[in-house]
Amino acid sequence: MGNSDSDICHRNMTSPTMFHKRQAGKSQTRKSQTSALKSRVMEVSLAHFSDVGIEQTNVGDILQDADCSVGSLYHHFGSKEGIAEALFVEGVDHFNAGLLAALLPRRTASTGIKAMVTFCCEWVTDQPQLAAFLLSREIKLSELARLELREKDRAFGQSTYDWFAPHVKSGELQALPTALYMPLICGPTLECSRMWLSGRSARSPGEVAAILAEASWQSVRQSVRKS
Amino acid sequence: MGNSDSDICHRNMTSPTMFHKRQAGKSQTRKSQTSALKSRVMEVSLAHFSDVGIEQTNVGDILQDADCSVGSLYHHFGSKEGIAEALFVEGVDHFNAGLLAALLPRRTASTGIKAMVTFCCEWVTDQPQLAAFLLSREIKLSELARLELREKDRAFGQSTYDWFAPHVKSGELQALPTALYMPLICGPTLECSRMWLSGRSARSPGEVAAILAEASWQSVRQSVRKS
DNA sequence: ATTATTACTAGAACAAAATTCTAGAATAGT
DNA sequence: ACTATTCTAGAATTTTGTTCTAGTAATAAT
Repeated sequence: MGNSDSDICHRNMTSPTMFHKRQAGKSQTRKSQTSALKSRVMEVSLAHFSDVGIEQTNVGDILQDADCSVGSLYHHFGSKEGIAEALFVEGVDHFNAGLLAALLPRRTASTGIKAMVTFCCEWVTDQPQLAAFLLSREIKLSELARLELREKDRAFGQSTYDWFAPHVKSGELQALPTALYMPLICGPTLECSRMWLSGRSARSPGEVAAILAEASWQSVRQSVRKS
Repeated sequence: MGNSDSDICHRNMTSPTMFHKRQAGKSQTRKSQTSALKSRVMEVSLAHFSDVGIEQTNVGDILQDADCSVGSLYHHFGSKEGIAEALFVEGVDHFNAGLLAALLPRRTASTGIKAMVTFCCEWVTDQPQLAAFLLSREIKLSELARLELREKDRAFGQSTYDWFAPHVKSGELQALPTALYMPLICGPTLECSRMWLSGRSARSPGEVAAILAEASWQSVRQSVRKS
């Protein structure tokens, strides 16, 4: 409809790129144009994905909103799922890095655990779109990406465990199966996030961060109670 | 390619149902045949959905595996999402009912909370496919179903809150924003479930139910500590 | 008992959307 | 300058979900 230039002439004319329609900035390097295109596609896709989901998003809309051609998109991402995959990997990286940066400098078990929860709450509240996308596991990862993520996950788990271990030894933290720390510490927050992001709860994780941090800390600290 | 029977003859011949190909059991009532078909479709769909996701599942496969015709499927479910919706609503109902049945008979805060967590763990471990499907929120619900669920959610929240209230008053449970109880109690378990279901953790929720129950209880009980 | 209505089944036809394909342009490497 | 490679473009194709028409079994109405 809007393509006013394709009305009469070249119907079956197979003549792409007459002059590079989308050149916009006159003399940027090709490299920077390309990377700009890729970010544009990812940004636009994230908006759509987190809004209506991957399936409901159609490639045509992405193409239009990112001012990208079919060829370019499939050259760079391979498929619609490919875009989702790129977003997913990037998002997980970003989140994990942030979480570690919040945790590692802390010296006591209590402040470390609480810092994790707090970071988690703020991260979700600060970038709800990305959070919604990451938390809505509708992504079918390629085998390659799956392995890549698995490895990153392992490394991340190792790093956190290295931090935990001394505190377990000193008796501040409970000794638990390794796989349980993350769920206990971040599970409640993530569940809150899901509820907030899907509109089932009005309170953002950011608003209840302090309560969640305290509660999660109670759930993993070494219990020595009066009663 | 494979359609060996459509090579030469009936090209535009429009003659469905020559004799009722799929009658199988000789004289079941139509009703029972129909309901059997519906369950077959739902069962098969669940297997596919939980395996590769809704988007990746294609209707053709469901049709084939459930030995169902296009017409029947769309008559009964309206669309692919319609199947997912039916599965989702049924699953949530089942889960909520079970959770309430586990909670309501308990007389103390501690046993109630732990019963919830334990039920949750067992439910996920017992029906991993359904759990995986429910936990992977890729379902685009119709407005109707959305309202129906919202109402059920409200009723469920009310029931649990009615149970919690006295224990909060008596000082056994912390007074928290209503929306936080479920995340704190079930969040860690659900997170564990996701990890187990997606193969990121080897230990099933069932195996760690006792630990999770205790930890979740610690996170919501009224804290009166020595130190 | 016959007819009318309804619920259901069937698969060809259709439409929409994702992806492939062919070809040309920009850039890097030699 | 020339060759290889990466990137862009959009038409053409394929795939896949859904609609449509036509038929059959069961039930209700007359």
